[in-house]
Amino acid sequence: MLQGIILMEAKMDAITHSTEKLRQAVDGFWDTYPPLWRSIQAHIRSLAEEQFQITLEQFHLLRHIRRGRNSVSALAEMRGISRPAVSHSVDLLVTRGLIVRSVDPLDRRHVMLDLSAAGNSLMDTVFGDTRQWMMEKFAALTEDEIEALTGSLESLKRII
Amino acid sequence: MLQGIILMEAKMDAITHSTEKLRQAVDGFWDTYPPLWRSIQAHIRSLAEEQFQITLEQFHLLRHIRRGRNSVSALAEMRGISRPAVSHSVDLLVTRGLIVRSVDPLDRRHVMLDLSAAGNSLMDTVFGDTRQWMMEKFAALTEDEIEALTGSLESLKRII
DNA sequence: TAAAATAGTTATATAAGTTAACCATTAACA
DNA sequence: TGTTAATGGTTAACTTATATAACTATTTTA
Repeated sequence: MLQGIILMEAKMDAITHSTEKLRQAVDGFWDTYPPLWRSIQAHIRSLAEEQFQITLEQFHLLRHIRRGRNSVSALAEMRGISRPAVSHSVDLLVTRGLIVRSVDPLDRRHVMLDLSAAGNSLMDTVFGDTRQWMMEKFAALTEDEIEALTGSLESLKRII
Repeated sequence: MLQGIILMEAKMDAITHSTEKLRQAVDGFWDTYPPLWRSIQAHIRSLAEEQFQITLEQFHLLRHIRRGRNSVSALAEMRGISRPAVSHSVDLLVTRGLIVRSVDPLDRRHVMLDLSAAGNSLMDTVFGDTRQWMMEKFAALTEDEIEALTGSLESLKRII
Protein backbone atom coordinates (compact mmCIF):
# COMPACT_ATOMS: atom_id res chain seq x y z
CA MET A 1 0.00 0.00 0.00
CA LEU A 2 2.70 2.41 1.03
CA GLN A 3 4.67 1.29 -2.00
CA GLY A 4 1.64 1.96 -4.17
CA ILE A 5 1.40 5.52 -2.94
CA ILE A 6 5.08 6.11 -3.53
CA LEU A 7 4.82 4.76 -7.05
CA MET A 8 1.81 6.91 -7.74
CA GLU A 9 3.60 9.99 -6.50
CA ALA A 10 6.57 9.18 -8.67
CA LYS A 11 4.29 8.79 -11.64
CA MET A 12 2.55 12.08 -10.92
CA ASP A 13 5.92 13.76 -10.70
CA ALA A 14 6.77 12.43 -14.12
CA ILE A 15 3.51 13.65 -15.57
CA THR A 16 3.90 17.07 -14.00
CA HIS A 17 7.42 17.30 -15.31
CA SER A 18 6.39 16.43 -18.85
CA THR A 19 3.39 18.75 -18.73
CA GLU A 20 5.66 21.57 -17.68
CA LYS A 21 7.89 20.96 -20.69
CA LEU A 22 4.92 20.79 -23.00
CA ARG A 23 3.62 24.05 -21.64
CA GLN A 24 7.06 25.58 -22.07
CA ALA A 25 7.13 24.49 -25.72
CA VAL A 26 3.65 25.87 -26.37
CA ASP A 27 4.46 29.19 -24.71
CA GLY A 28 7.75 29.36 -26.59
CA PHE A 29 5.81 28.83 -29.76
CA TRP A 30 3.56 31.80 -29.02
CA ASP A 31 6.53 33.98 -28.14
CA THR A 32 8.40 33.12 -31.29
CA TYR A 33 6.37 32.12 -34.28
CA PRO A 34 3.78 34.88 -34.52
CA PRO A 35 6.39 37.68 -34.56
CA LEU A 36 8.62 35.73 -36.94
CA TRP A 37 5.74 34.98 -39.26
CA ARG A 38 4.64 38.61 -39.10
CA SER A 39 8.07 39.80 -40.17
CA ILE A 40 8.10 37.34 -43.08
CA GLN A 41 4.60 38.41 -44.09
CA ALA A 42 5.62 42.06 -43.92
CA HIS A 43 8.55 41.36 -46.21
CA ILE A 44 6.38 39.56 -48.75
CA ARG A 45 3.62 42.13 -48.51
CA SER A 46 5.90 45.03 -49.39
CA LEU A 47 7.46 43.10 -52.28
CA ALA A 48 4.11 41.93 -53.63
CA GLU A 49 2.33 45.24 -53.21
CA GLU A 50 5.08 47.52 -54.39
CA GLN A 51 6.34 45.50 -57.32
CA PHE A 52 3.21 43.69 -58.42
CA GLN A 53 0.21 45.42 -56.87
CA ILE A 54 -1.18 42.25 -55.34
CA THR A 55 -2.14 41.76 -51.72
CA LEU A 56 -0.68 39.25 -49.31
CA GLU A 57 -3.84 37.12 -49.49
CA GLN A 58 -3.57 37.01 -53.25
CA PHE A 59 0.06 35.95 -52.93
CA HIS A 60 -0.97 33.05 -50.72
CA LEU A 61 -3.61 31.94 -53.20
CA LEU A 62 -1.03 32.00 -55.99
CA ARG A 63 1.32 30.03 -53.77
CA HIS A 64 -1.24 27.29 -53.26
CA ILE A 65 -2.18 27.18 -56.94
CA ARG A 66 1.49 26.82 -57.79
CA ARG A 67 1.70 23.91 -55.37
CA GLY A 68 -1.07 22.12 -57.20
CA ARG A 69 -4.23 23.12 -55.33
CA ASN A 70 -6.04 23.90 -58.53
CA SER A 71 -9.72 24.08 -57.63
CA VAL A 72 -11.78 26.66 -55.77
CA SER A 73 -12.82 24.08 -53.19
CA ALA A 74 -9.28 22.88 -52.56
CA LEU A 75 -8.07 26.45 -52.11
CA ALA A 76 -10.94 27.27 -49.78
CA GLU A 77 -10.15 24.28 -47.61
CA MET A 78 -6.42 25.02 -47.69
CA ARG A 79 -6.86 28.63 -46.63
CA GLY A 80 -9.71 27.91 -44.23
CA ILE A 81 -12.10 30.31 -45.96
CA SER A 82 -15.37 29.95 -47.85
CA ARG A 83 -15.66 29.04 -51.51
CA PRO A 84 -17.30 32.33 -52.46
CA ALA A 85 -14.37 34.18 -50.92
CA VAL A 86 -11.94 32.19 -53.04
CA SER A 87 -14.11 32.59 -56.11
CA HIS A 88 -14.05 36.34 -55.66
CA SER A 89 -10.28 36.54 -55.22
CA VAL A 90 -9.78 34.26 -58.21
CA ASP A 91 -11.83 36.74 -60.23
CA LEU A 92 -9.41 39.51 -59.32
CA LEU A 93 -6.37 37.42 -60.16
CA VAL A 94 -7.83 36.36 -63.50
CA THR A 95 -8.57 40.00 -64.28
CA ARG A 96 -4.95 40.85 -63.46
CA GLY A 97 -3.81 38.10 -65.83
CA LEU A 98 -1.99 36.11 -63.16
CA ILE A 99 -4.05 32.93 -63.33
CA VAL A 100 -6.17 31.24 -65.97
CA ARG A 101 -9.42 29.35 -65.54
CA SER A 102 -10.26 26.33 -67.67
CA VAL A 103 -13.01 23.74 -67.44
CA ASP A 104 -12.03 20.17 -66.71
CA PRO A 105 -13.33 18.09 -69.65
CA LEU A 106 -13.59 15.04 -67.37
CA ASP A 107 -15.88 16.82 -64.92
CA ARG A 108 -17.43 19.93 -66.30
CA ARG A 109 -18.33 21.23 -62.85
CA HIS A 110 -14.66 21.53 -62.00
CA VAL A 111 -12.83 24.74 -62.90
CA MET A 112 -9.09 24.18 -63.16
CA LEU A 113 -6.85 27.02 -62.05
CA ASP A 114 -3.29 27.52 -63.22
CA LEU A 115 -0.71 30.26 -63.02
CA SER A 116 -0.20 32.18 -66.24
CA ALA A 117 3.32 32.90 -67.43
CA ALA A 118 3.08 36.27 -65.68
CA GLY A 119 1.84 34.58 -62.51
CA ASN A 120 4.69 32.11 -62.55
CA SER A 121 7.30 34.77 -63.06
CA LEU A 122 5.79 36.88 -60.28
CA MET A 123 6.01 33.90 -57.94
CA ASP A 124 9.59 33.16 -59.00
CA THR A 125 10.55 36.70 -58.12
CA VAL A 126 8.68 37.04 -54.85
CA PHE A 127 9.49 33.61 -53.57
CA GLY A 128 13.11 33.69 -54.68
CA ASP A 129 13.63 37.04 -53.04
CA THR A 130 11.90 35.96 -49.85
CA ARG A 131 13.90 32.76 -49.64
CA GLN A 132 17.11 34.71 -50.02
CA TRP A 133 16.02 37.13 -47.32
CA MET A 134 15.10 34.28 -44.96
CA MET A 135 18.38 32.50 -45.63
CA GLU A 136 20.21 35.66 -44.65
CA LYS A 137 18.24 35.81 -41.42
CA PHE A 138 18.77 32.13 -40.66
CA ALA A 139 22.48 32.53 -41.42
CA ALA A 140 22.79 34.18 -38.00
CA LEU A 141 22.28 30.73 -36.50
CA THR A 142 25.10 28.26 -35.94
CA GLU A 143 25.33 25.10 -38.05
CA ASP A 144 24.09 23.09 -35.09
CA GLU A 145 21.14 25.37 -34.56
CA ILE A 146 20.19 25.12 -38.21
CA GLU A 147 20.27 21.36 -38.03
CA ALA A 148 18.23 21.33 -34.84
CA LEU A 149 15.74 23.67 -36.45
CA THR A 150 15.38 21.51 -39.56
CA GLY A 151 14.82 18.53 -37.30
CA SER A 152 12.21 20.32 -35.20
CA LEU A 153 10.36 21.39 -38.32
CA GLU A 154 10.29 17.76 -39.43
CA SER A 155 8.87 16.75 -36.04
CA LEU A 156 6.21 19.42 -36.22
CA LYS A 157 5.26 18.47 -39.76
CA ARG A 158 4.62 14.95 -38.51
CA ILE A 159 2.06 16.04 -35.94
CA ILE A 160 0.08 18.60 -37.92
CA MET B 1 49.26 29.64 -56.34
CA LEU B 2 48.03 26.09 -56.77
CA GLN B 3 47.59 25.93 -53.02
CA GLY B 4 45.53 29.13 -53.19
CA ILE B 5 43.17 27.59 -55.72
CA ILE B 6 42.75 24.47 -53.64
CA LEU B 7 41.97 26.51 -50.54
CA MET B 8 39.48 28.56 -52.46
CA GLU B 9 37.72 25.48 -53.72
CA ALA B 10 37.59 24.07 -50.23
CA LYS B 11 36.06 27.32 -49.00
CA MET B 12 33.50 27.33 -51.78
CA ASP B 13 32.58 23.79 -50.90
CA ALA B 14 32.02 24.86 -47.34
CA ILE B 15 29.86 27.77 -48.40
CA THR B 16 27.83 25.64 -50.78
CA HIS B 17 27.32 23.07 -48.08
CA SER B 18 26.12 25.61 -45.56
CA THR B 19 23.91 27.33 -48.13
CA GLU B 20 22.28 24.02 -48.90
CA LYS B 21 21.45 23.51 -45.24
CA LEU B 22 20.11 27.02 -44.95
CA ARG B 23 17.92 26.48 -47.97
CA GLN B 24 16.72 23.20 -46.47
CA ALA B 25 15.77 24.97 -43.24
CA VAL B 26 13.92 27.71 -45.10
CA ASP B 27 12.04 25.24 -47.27
CA GLY B 28 11.24 23.15 -44.21
CA PHE B 29 9.84 26.25 -42.60
CA TRP B 30 7.50 26.84 -45.54
CA ASP B 31 6.40 23.21 -45.57
CA THR B 32 5.64 23.20 -41.89
CA TYR B 33 4.81 26.52 -40.40
CA PRO B 34 1.96 27.78 -42.59
CA PRO B 35 -0.17 24.62 -42.28
CA LEU B 36 0.54 24.41 -38.55
CA TRP B 37 -0.33 28.04 -38.00
CA ARG B 38 -3.44 27.63 -40.12
CA SER B 39 -4.67 24.76 -37.99
CA ILE B 40 -4.06 26.76 -34.81
CA GLN B 41 -5.83 29.77 -36.26
CA ALA B 42 -8.75 27.59 -37.33
CA HIS B 43 -9.05 26.25 -33.80
CA ILE B 44 -9.04 29.73 -32.29
CA ARG B 45 -11.37 31.10 -34.92
CA SER B 46 -14.06 28.54 -34.26
CA LEU B 47 -13.76 29.01 -30.50
CA ALA B 48 -13.78 32.80 -30.71
CA GLU B 49 -16.54 33.04 -33.27
CA GLU B 50 -18.85 30.39 -31.90
CA GLN B 51 -18.52 31.16 -28.21
CA PHE B 52 -17.85 34.88 -28.25
CA GLN B 53 -18.80 36.24 -31.67
CA ILE B 54 -15.45 37.88 -32.25
CA THR B 55 -13.25 37.44 -35.29
CA LEU B 56 -9.72 36.08 -35.37
CA GLU B 57 -8.33 39.55 -36.01
CA GLN B 58 -10.15 40.86 -32.96
CA PHE B 59 -8.75 37.98 -30.91
CA HIS B 60 -5.22 38.96 -31.94
CA LEU B 61 -5.81 42.58 -30.96
CA LEU B 62 -7.07 41.46 -27.56
CA ARG B 63 -4.02 39.22 -27.23
CA HIS B 64 -1.66 42.13 -27.81
CA ILE B 65 -3.56 44.43 -25.48
CA ARG B 66 -3.35 41.77 -22.80
CA ARG B 67 0.40 41.60 -23.36
CA GLY B 68 0.72 45.29 -22.66
CA ARG B 69 0.54 46.89 -26.10
CA ASN B 70 -1.94 49.44 -24.92
CA SER B 71 -1.98 52.16 -27.56
CA VAL B 72 -3.41 52.33 -31.06
CA SER B 73 0.02 53.04 -32.52
CA ALA B 74 1.71 50.17 -30.70
CA LEU B 75 -0.99 47.77 -31.87
CA ALA B 76 -0.76 49.02 -35.43
CA GLU B 77 2.98 48.48 -35.47
CA MET B 78 2.68 45.09 -33.79
CA ARG B 79 0.11 43.84 -36.29
CA GLY B 80 1.67 45.57 -39.26
CA ILE B 81 -1.51 47.47 -40.13
CA SER B 82 -2.49 51.14 -40.21
CA ARG B 83 -3.61 53.15 -37.21
CA PRO B 84 -7.05 53.85 -38.66
CA ALA B 85 -7.54 50.11 -39.12
CA VAL B 86 -6.73 49.54 -35.46
CA SER B 87 -8.84 52.47 -34.38
CA HIS B 88 -11.80 51.01 -36.22
CA SER B 89 -11.40 47.54 -34.74
CA VAL B 90 -10.95 49.03 -31.29
CA ASP B 91 -14.31 50.77 -31.79
CA LEU B 92 -15.97 47.42 -32.39
CA LEU B 93 -14.33 45.86 -29.33
CA VAL B 94 -15.29 48.79 -27.12
CA THR B 95 -18.87 48.51 -28.38
CA ARG B 96 -18.84 44.82 -27.49
CA GLY B 97 -17.61 45.71 -24.01
CA LEU B 98 -14.36 43.76 -24.28
CA ILE B 99 -11.94 46.66 -23.91
CA VAL B 100 -12.03 50.08 -22.31
CA ARG B 101 -10.51 53.32 -23.53
CA SER B 102 -9.09 55.89 -21.14
CA VAL B 103 -7.03 59.00 -21.67
CA ASP B 104 -3.51 59.06 -20.26
CA PRO B 105 -3.39 62.02 -17.86
CA LEU B 106 0.36 62.34 -18.49
CA ASP B 107 -0.10 62.75 -22.23
CA ARG B 108 -3.61 63.58 -23.25
CA ARG B 109 -2.99 62.54 -26.86
CA HIS B 110 -2.48 58.99 -25.72
CA VAL B 111 -5.51 56.71 -25.41
CA MET B 112 -4.84 53.80 -23.09
CA LEU B 113 -6.50 50.50 -23.93
CA ASP B 114 -7.21 47.76 -21.41
CA LEU B 115 -9.19 44.58 -21.35
CA SER B 116 -12.44 44.77 -19.44
CA ALA B 117 -13.35 42.00 -17.01
CA ALA B 118 -15.32 40.38 -19.82
CA GLY B 119 -12.37 40.74 -22.17
CA ASN B 120 -10.02 39.16 -19.68
CA SER B 121 -12.30 36.25 -19.03
CA LEU B 122 -12.78 35.71 -22.76
CA MET B 123 -9.02 35.59 -23.22
CA ASP B 124 -8.61 33.22 -20.28
CA THR B 125 -11.06 30.85 -21.89
CA VAL B 126 -9.84 31.04 -25.47
CA PHE B 127 -6.17 31.02 -24.63
CA GLY B 128 -6.47 28.35 -21.96
CA ASP B 129 -8.42 26.12 -24.27
CA THR B 130 -6.01 26.67 -27.15
CA ARG B 131 -3.00 25.98 -24.98
CA GLN B 132 -4.55 22.74 -23.82
CA TRP B 133 -5.30 21.76 -27.41
CA MET B 134 -1.74 22.56 -28.52
CA MET B 135 -0.26 20.67 -25.60
CA GLU B 136 -2.25 17.64 -26.65
CA LYS B 137 -0.89 17.96 -30.17
CA PHE B 138 2.67 18.46 -28.98
CA ALA B 139 2.29 15.45 -26.67
CA ALA B 140 2.68 13.27 -29.76
CA LEU B 141 6.35 14.30 -29.79
CA THR B 142 9.01 12.49 -27.77
CA GLU B 143 10.64 14.21 -24.78
CA ASP B 144 13.76 14.78 -26.87
CA GLU B 145 11.82 16.31 -29.70
CA ILE B 146 10.05 18.65 -27.31
CA GLU B 147 13.36 19.76 -25.89
CA ALA B 148 14.84 20.26 -29.36
CA LEU B 149 11.76 22.24 -30.33
CA THR B 150 12.00 24.50 -27.30
CA GLY B 151 15.66 25.07 -28.12
CA SER B 152 14.94 25.87 -31.75
CA LEU B 153 12.28 28.31 -30.71
CA GLU B 154 14.81 30.06 -28.51
CA SER B 155 17.25 30.26 -31.41
CA LEU B 156 14.64 31.71 -33.70
CA LYS B 157 13.52 34.24 -31.13
CA ARG B 158 17.10 35.50 -31.01
CA ILE B 159 17.24 36.27 -34.73
CA ILE B 160 13.82 37.83 -35.29
C1' DT C 1 5.87 81.43 -28.94
C1' DA C 2 5.46 79.54 -33.69
C1' DA C 3 6.41 75.36 -36.13
C1' DA C 4 6.95 70.49 -36.12
C1' DA C 5 5.98 66.12 -34.40
C1' DT C 6 2.92 62.75 -32.27
C1' DA C 7 -1.54 60.24 -31.17
C1' DG C 8 -5.71 59.32 -32.62
C1' DT C 9 -10.18 59.79 -35.33
C1' DT C 10 -13.18 60.58 -39.33
C1' DA C 11 -14.24 60.11 -44.22
C1' DT C 12 -14.10 57.50 -48.18
C1' DA C 13 -12.87 53.62 -50.84
C1' DT C 14 -11.46 48.77 -51.81
C1' DA C 15 -10.54 43.98 -50.65
C1' DA C 16 -11.77 39.99 -48.15
C1' DG C 17 -14.65 37.58 -45.75
C1' DT C 18 -19.55 35.76 -44.44
C1' DT C 19 -24.27 33.18 -45.43
C1' DA C 20 -28.07 32.22 -48.48
C1' DA C 21 -29.74 31.23 -52.82
C1' DC C 22 -28.86 29.68 -57.15
C1' DC C 23 -27.10 27.09 -61.71
C1' DA C 24 -24.82 23.28 -63.93
C1' DT C 25 -23.12 18.87 -63.76
C1' DT C 26 -22.38 14.32 -62.02
C1' DA C 27 -23.47 10.39 -58.96
C1' DA C 28 -26.70 7.45 -56.63
C1' DC C 29 -30.41 4.53 -56.55
C1' DA C 30 -35.44 2.71 -56.57
C1' DT D 1 -33.91 4.89 -66.62
C1' DG D 2 -35.48 8.91 -64.61
C1' DT D 3 -35.74 11.33 -60.34
C1' DT D 4 -33.19 12.80 -56.37
C1' DA D 5 -29.03 13.92 -53.96
C1' DA D 6 -24.43 15.57 -53.94
C1' DT D 7 -20.73 18.38 -55.78
C1' DG D 8 -18.39 22.51 -57.74
C1' DG D 9 -18.83 26.99 -58.51
C1' DT D 10 -20.96 31.69 -58.88
C1' DT D 11 -23.95 35.62 -57.64
C1' DA D 12 -26.14 38.72 -54.29
C1' DA D 13 -26.27 41.23 -50.19
C1' DC D 14 -23.91 42.26 -46.22
C1' DT D 15 -20.02 42.94 -42.64
C1' DT D 16 -15.28 43.45 -41.32
C1' DA D 17 -10.64 44.77 -42.25
C1' DT D 18 -7.78 47.38 -44.49
C1' DA D 19 -5.81 51.65 -46.98
C1' DT D 20 -4.84 56.77 -47.73
C1' DA D 21 -5.93 61.51 -47.00
C1' DA D 22 -7.46 65.01 -44.22
C1' DC D 23 -8.49 66.43 -39.82
C1' DT D 24 -8.32 67.66 -34.34
C1' DA D 25 -5.90 67.82 -30.16
C1' DT D 26 -1.85 67.77 -27.70
C1' DT D 27 3.03 67.95 -26.75
C1' DT D 28 7.85 68.93 -28.14
C1' DT D 29 11.26 71.63 -30.09
C1' DA D 30 13.90 75.30 -31.92
